[in-house]
Amino acid sequence: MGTIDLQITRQNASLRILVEDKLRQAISSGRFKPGQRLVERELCELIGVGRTSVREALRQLEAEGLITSYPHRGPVVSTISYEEARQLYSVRALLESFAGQEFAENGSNEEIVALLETVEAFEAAAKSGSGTRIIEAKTAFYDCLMTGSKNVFVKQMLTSLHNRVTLLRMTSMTQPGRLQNSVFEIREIAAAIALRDGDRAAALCKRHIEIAAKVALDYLSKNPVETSE
Amino acid sequence: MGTIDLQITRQNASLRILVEDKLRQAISSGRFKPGQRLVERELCELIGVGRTSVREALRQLEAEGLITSYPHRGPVVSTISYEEARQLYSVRALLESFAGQEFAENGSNEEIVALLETVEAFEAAAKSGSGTRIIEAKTAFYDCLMTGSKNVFVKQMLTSLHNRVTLLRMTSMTQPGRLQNSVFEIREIAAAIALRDGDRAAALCKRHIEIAAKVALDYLSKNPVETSE
DNA sequence: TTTTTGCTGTTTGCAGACAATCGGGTTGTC
DNA sequence: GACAACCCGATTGTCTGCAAACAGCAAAAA
Repeated sequence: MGTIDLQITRQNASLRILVEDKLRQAISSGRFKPGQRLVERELCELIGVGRTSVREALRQLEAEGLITSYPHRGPVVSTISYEEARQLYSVRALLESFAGQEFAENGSNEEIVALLETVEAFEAAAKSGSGTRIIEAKTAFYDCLMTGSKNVFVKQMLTSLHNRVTLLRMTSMTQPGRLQNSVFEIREIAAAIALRDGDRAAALCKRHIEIAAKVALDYLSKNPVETSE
Repeated sequence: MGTIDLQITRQNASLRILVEDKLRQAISSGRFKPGQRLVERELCELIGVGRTSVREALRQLEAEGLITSYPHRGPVVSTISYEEARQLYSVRALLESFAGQEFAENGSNEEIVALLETVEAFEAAAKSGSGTRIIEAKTAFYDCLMTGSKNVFVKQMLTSLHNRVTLLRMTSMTQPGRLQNSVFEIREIAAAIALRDGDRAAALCKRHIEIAAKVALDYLSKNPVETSE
């Protein structure tokens, strides 16, 4: 009897949240390209909600850095320069290595088991070759990693950074051979965590991101991000 | 005395931003205590703006973590538990030591000069004993430190963390003798940066925050944060 | 050609309205 | 008196119309 209301509480996600997710998804998927203007009225009829919900959702995305608002010209999807990308990967390396270390030193055994499972799922997804499955699996891995770090602030910040990486419209994994290396690196990270070797886990995380950064930045310097107009 | 028209014509800051700042300030200053409910209508007539502006400002503050919204009950000034405070100081140590290291290794000479000036201002403020001057000077120091780190993401994140620290309603500097030590530590940090000794700067920053964390957490475990009702 | 002027699309902000929902008090029953 | 069901006021969530301000642009004027 008491379990039925779960479905009901599910639906109490306010409209604003739904709009947020829709927009986030639209940006991540590339439907909205960096630089593109987001006209309020268009979004309203596109999503089918009133201005209030749209505007509040936009404020949220702006706070996350996914969009940038110019006074009296409205929001545009954020662009990210080469230099900013470099800085982004730099902090990401710092925070993820911290998360890895904390996980190794403070994570519960259950969390380690869960982490290993996400690694296996990631390997399977990589073999399958399905892009969406790979992204899902990688997201699950990071989610697990951040949760195990037992630091809500780190989790928040890393989530925000991950979202912004998608603005680059290129995961380092689209590079040939990169995916295989990525699988290997992640397996190593999980192994170090399972062995409770915090320093090694941190070093591996750092290295993992640094490699991804190098690939992404190299690509970026050759193929500038395609912006809308 | 022809300055009057400046105030009116210069509304380049949108109303929403002004409301944000007002609320942020009200929370930081303790006018709104953690746990206190923020009723929309009250805020509207208190600040003298419409609901639109208030609501959008609230969304922004929510994204920053300064307030927490419960569905159909509205926003509440965030409370921060002992465990969260510990996590907060933990990330702060990580990010600030990173900032210190980057500053030492990549900061310009002009920025170093500016940093040293903020240190002197801080010392002067400490001697004066004026609470507001001390806070201002410390803010200026951190602002300089973050800018010199040449990483907008770090700056953003640290600013957010600093804002949230004020929710604890207690700067570690209210403890006897702590202010003097703080002055000394900051002088050491700046000195290390001026000498371009990145590792030492990082270590000193880390230590500085860890001490502040210890003081704050000890205080917190004895005097729980006073919340409104 | 250059500057001024005015138009248009858009954001920004306000006010009012309505439904949904929550919390608390009241009522009714046992 | 205790307890459940119920109702009501307060508040949020959402929509819509309206007015003002502004940016960009094109046409008009110098």
